[in-house]
Amino acid sequence: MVQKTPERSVNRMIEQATPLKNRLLNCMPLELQSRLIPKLKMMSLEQGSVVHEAGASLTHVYFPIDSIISLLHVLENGTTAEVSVIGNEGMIGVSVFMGGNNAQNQAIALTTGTVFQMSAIHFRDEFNQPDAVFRMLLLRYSQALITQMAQTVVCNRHHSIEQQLSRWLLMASDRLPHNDIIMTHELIASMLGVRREGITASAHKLKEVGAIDYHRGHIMIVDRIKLEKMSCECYLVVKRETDRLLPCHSVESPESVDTTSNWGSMISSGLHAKCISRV
Amino acid sequence: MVQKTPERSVNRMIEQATPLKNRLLNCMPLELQSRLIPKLKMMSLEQGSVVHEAGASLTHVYFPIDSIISLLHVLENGTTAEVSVIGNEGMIGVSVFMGGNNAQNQAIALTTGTVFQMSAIHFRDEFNQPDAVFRMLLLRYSQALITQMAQTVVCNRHHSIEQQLSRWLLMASDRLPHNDIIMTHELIASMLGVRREGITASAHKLKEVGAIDYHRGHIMIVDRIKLEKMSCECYLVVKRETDRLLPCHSVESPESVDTTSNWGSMISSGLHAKCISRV
DNA sequence: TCCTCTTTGTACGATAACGCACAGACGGAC
DNA sequence: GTCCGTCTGTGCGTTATCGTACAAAGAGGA
Repeated sequence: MVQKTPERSVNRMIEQATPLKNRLLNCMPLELQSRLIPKLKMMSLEQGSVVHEAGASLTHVYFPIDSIISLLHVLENGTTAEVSVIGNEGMIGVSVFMGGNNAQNQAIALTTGTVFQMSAIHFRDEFNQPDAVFRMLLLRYSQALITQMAQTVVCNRHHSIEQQLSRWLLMASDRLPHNDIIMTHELIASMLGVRREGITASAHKLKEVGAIDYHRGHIMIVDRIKLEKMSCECYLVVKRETDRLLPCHSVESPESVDTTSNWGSMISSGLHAKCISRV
Repeated sequence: MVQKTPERSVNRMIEQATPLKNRLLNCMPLELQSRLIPKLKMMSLEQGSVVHEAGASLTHVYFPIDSIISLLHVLENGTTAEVSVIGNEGMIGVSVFMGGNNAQNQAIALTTGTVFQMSAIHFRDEFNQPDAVFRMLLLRYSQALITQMAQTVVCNRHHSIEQQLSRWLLMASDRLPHNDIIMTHELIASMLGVRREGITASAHKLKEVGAIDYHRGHIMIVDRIKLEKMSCECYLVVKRETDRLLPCHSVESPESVDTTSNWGSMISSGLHAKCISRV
């Protein structure tokens, strides 16, 4: 399910990777970061691998680096819908500190990529420190997560598949270090909780107007502005609120203050290629 | 907008009302409760009154007693959808401690009823106490709130208006001290984000099968079991998780351990009628 | 008692999405 | 180069919900 990189090389990679290639971790003061680094293990995830099952008791939390992880709800009849999509701006496993400790939904990797893994015990230790920096930041992230879920509620209610697909592609793109969304229509359909044919039809239209291009499991954004226009307001609402709550300016990308910036590009530029060897 | 009861009588009422008629407050250790009581002000809300606007900076939090408050999202085009429904099991204003401090959605009272109001400053003081009891409980509640929102995402995607109406009525009933949901089809429609006619049609069917009865702005549940069968799984999923996260056994209603129990009945029985005079 | 406003009932065409079925096209394995 | 499994394209009847319009039935005030 979840594959591990040999530990020795991992630790060297993590040290080199400072500042940490996860926005949440990168927000933290440097001394906190250096306290966290020994507790982080870099791992690679295959597309489709299950990070945790629904109802599972969580033993670890995960900070995506260049992978996208989806919180997926599976109904009794087997149909699915994505509750939240999480990339380098966040983490998997908020219930570790929210309480209950049991995930309500399945977490599944949508792309092959890397994450930082941290044990729930270490994480809780840090969360309960009297120095509230870590806690405060995690709570702000939780608020961003809530915002995303709330917006998904209304988006599911009121917006067309075409709008939702546009939104979803923009969100995916923001979390990837390159402009190649390696996903089939089928996969996206199961995330949005619609038929594959619905995605095919909408994607076709987005291609016709020149917003995207795609080709057998690969989707590229060719005109981001156009795609944002095809999308509903939901994309920008969530993005703006997340930027407001986590205004972290990473060392190598001062332009991240710009709220219209692409988080993905923050990663693809700069140190990334040097520090993290893809597994 | 929000009406106040004269302060002197309020404080006397609150003292008599211990244990506090809000599940969240009632979960707390007694010494914590007595520390909180001086900071609580009881207020009445009219149906339709706005507790806070979308985007507002929150100056207070609210713990519903016998009223239902809805977090409502209003889209740019004016259409609406409910993100979450909150009653005596919870509170309004989690963003006061989550961070950001700005509510993303409008909070609106769906019923005329009473709430405890507490200033955001006092609330944050308590939340940041080194003794983490208050904080832990609030985080567990936030997790329950997240669960509700996540379930609403999938419910909006996959379930019929009839199922959603059933779920919604059950949730409303759980939060009311009596079996009289004083709401028009129009109001419920704006919460579910559907047409009024859709609610009328579904309500008609629920009435025909004998699950509910209704009459010009009043809805009564006549066969709860039947209504649960007409509902989707979403109702019980959220209820079970909330019960798991907030397993608070109030003094006067030991039967609240039963997960199928009606939270509303916890309130209607016992001290309630004596302690709280409706305004 | 009557009047008026609110609430609910009903109808009907339009539309978006569904379920199903199958064809065509690509691309990696051999 | 060929084969085969995967992915995308497309058609078609069905269904749920929408938008709009208007009628009927309370409920409360004059």
